[in-house]
Amino acid sequence: MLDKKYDHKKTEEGKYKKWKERGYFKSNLKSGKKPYSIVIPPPNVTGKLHLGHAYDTAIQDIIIRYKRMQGFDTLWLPGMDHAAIATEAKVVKKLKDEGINKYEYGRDNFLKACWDWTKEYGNAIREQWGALGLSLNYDKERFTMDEGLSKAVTKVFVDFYNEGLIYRGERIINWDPVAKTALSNEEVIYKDVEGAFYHLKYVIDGTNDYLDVATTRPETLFGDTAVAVNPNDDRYKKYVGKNVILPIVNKKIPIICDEHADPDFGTGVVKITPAHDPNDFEVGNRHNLPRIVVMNPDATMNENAGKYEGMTREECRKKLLEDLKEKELLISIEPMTHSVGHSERTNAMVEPYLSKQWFVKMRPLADKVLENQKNKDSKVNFVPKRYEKIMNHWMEITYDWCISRQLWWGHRIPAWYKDDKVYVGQEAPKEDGWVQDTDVLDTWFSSALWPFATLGWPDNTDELKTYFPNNCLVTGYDIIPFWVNRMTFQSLKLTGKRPFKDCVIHGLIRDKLGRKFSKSLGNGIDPFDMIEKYGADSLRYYLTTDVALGTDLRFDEVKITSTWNYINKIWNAARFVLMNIEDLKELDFTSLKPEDKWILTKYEKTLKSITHHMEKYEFNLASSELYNFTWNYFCDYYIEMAKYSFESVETKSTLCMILTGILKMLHPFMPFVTEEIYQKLPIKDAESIMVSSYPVFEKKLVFELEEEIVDDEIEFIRNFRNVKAENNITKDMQVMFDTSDNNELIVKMLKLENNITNKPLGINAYKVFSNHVKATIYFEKKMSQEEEQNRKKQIEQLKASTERRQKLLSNSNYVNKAPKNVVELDKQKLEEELKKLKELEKK
RNA sequence: GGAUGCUUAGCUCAGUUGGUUAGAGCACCUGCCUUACAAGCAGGGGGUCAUAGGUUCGAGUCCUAUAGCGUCCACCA
Repeated sequence: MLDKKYDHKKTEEGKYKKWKERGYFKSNLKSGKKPYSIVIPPPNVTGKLHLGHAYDTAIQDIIIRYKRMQGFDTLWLPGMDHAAIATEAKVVKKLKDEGINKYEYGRDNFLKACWDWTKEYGNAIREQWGALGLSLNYDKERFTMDEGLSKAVTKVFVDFYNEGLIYRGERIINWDPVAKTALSNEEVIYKDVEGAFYHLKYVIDGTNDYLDVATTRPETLFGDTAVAVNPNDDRYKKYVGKNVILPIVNKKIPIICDEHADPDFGTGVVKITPAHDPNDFEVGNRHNLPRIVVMNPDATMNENAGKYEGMTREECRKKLLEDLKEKELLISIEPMTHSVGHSERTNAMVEPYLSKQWFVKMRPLADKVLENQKNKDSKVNFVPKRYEKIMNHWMEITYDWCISRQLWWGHRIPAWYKDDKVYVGQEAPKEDGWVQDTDVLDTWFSSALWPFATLGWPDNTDELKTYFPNNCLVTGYDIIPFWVNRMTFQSLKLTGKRPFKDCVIHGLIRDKLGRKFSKSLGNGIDPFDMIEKYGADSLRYYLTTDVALGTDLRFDEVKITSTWNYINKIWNAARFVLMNIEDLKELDFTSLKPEDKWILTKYEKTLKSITHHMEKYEFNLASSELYNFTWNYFCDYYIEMAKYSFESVETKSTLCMILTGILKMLHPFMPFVTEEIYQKLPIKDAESIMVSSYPVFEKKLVFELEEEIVDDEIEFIRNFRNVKAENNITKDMQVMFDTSDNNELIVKMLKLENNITNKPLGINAYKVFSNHVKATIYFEKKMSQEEEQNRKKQIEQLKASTERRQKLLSNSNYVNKAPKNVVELDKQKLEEELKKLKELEKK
């Protein structure tokens, strides 16, 4: 017997452990079942999981549980990401708090601290997965820096290097001066900043003339090696070939022509700083200009800045402007907003910086993806479809990926240097004197291999053969550039196949006001607080059913409460059903009552539709249909009806079957409570609902006629109650049925035993017409003026409606072109409306 | 500048391929402790589906334009 009230803590306790121990989470490639695989987006080992993780993984668990119940050999592969820069930052901070400096501590000690950290947070994450009820196959758990993954990473690096797809070069990269490492373009976030256009006087050598050079970054002038004007800019043609005197530095630099200078932007004169701006770098290449780096790795000015050496960028700018003003070289300051790159991790202002780094040559890899996406049998199918464009666009505009990071935590670059020689290989060179590159790889370089390297690639293992490509991948749209795109090109390049068939994209979780969660706003929600308060079932159900896939979700705790209420409703319905079917030995459907057939029909139709939605990842639609069926049909009507026929074994069987079906359809969404109730069923098909089989649509349990009949009876019941409530009637009402059959259910449900008349009564009457119920309700109540007005209003509405319908039905275009059933329905409706109208007018 | 999404009830959102009178939850109003559930039951009010055109027998749904909000990408000397 179930308790009187649903208790989420009691319900969820111990179940996960039991499932895990019984091996339900495991895949088995020898089972002979059809495989179905998902790899988890590996969370960073940096800390606690947040609501976004809960959302993302709950979706995956729904899919996996659904497929498992459908009889697939399911593999949901867990794992975590070493998250190079993010984890390194955390460990650096932790050590700092203990008074330890990373560099003094040394590489080996530091890495050990990172591994300890990983172990600690890894365990915490596993515990959180358990609290969420995720059916992950822990036997196959991987880590992006485990032996196998590391082997794969090195192999890819070496092979790409040998193929010319990876190269080392001096380029302008995005430099994070706080983390002191290079970043990829994707790791830079542009924000609008209030700045200024500083107009500086670059005096033309040997004259009193000058060029007005506008810049937002005056402090980089120490790195200027030219000023450029557009070749078609007549204003400046006469100066081309001459030199200007670089202010403060008092050095001559040439005035050159380059298309890069836009005559319509600023003054049309642009200073060229090849070591601190990607465009200027290109200009410098075209004109063979020297490259002068003016900053240190921590973004303080270096020796090339003369007396400004040692100042920060900001200090230098301030002082420099003062000096320029004093020397009358500052023409004006024009305020302007411009967007400035910030590091995704440290939020530091990114410095475009000339530096020697490793790059992946993207063009050939991206082209392969673009080509493959044209083939509908081998492309990655995005759900919702529109996200495919995001990937394609990225593939079109992407440029070379900077993969080296000046960090310690990560896959160390397998390159060794000796004098000016470079060696790249799986192992260190045998001879002495070679020094390995100290840098590590971008964390996304390893996660890009996740879907196949976790299954054994580069070895052609049975796992790889069975579970690759993965059936789907679930992630947020914000991760598409970082991860989805990179997995896709790496997979196509390395395995010749797409990484996954479907890519299911969900939105971001925001706060109630639509803002992103952030530490500074203090609006964060800990999913585990929610689990504590409402249970994992409530949280999961709410997150996965509130909005359509791909759209952002505004988190609202009130909605979890209503989910909890829903579960409590199910709990109580189950409690009641179980109380009444305890003695049921086997299902018997030999002589079903109309209401049994009615609910079975509704059930089968619901099941069919839900299965359809589940296949299309439409969890919000699946769940709302099930909600409607469970609450509005099963609880509100069928259970009420069943109260009058508990002696019938068919009714008990129907209750049992439908309760079981509801639990099974609900199980992927709310695994714990469904298991709890399932265990109490008198008849069940498995030792756990997790491994029971998903219901299958049965046409023989669809009874169209009974469905119509009982629908009509319910319609009558509602009408009756409505009349009673609207007229404020507390006394008995009389009902006269036009036909004597099929009224049993109505009589019972409305408790009409003593209120049936067989002759018209001279009091207020309300007629009900439908195909299966024709009756008149009599009630003693004078119509007030207000009610009389209502009646008139109703007549008006009906008249308008019938007129519209008559007009429609006399339109031959409509009658000929519209589907027959639509026209037929209209005809029927019209007939009913006309009858109703006649009745109303009679009064 | 390019792309993309949104605009539907007081709030948060659904709305499959165009097809009865546009739905849900929460909130609101009325009446009920009816022995599964008062975190419940019964009943009710509330929407010109952003705006303007168009296609169609028929448009919340398709097309075009406009407005507001949001997001992504690119550029920004």
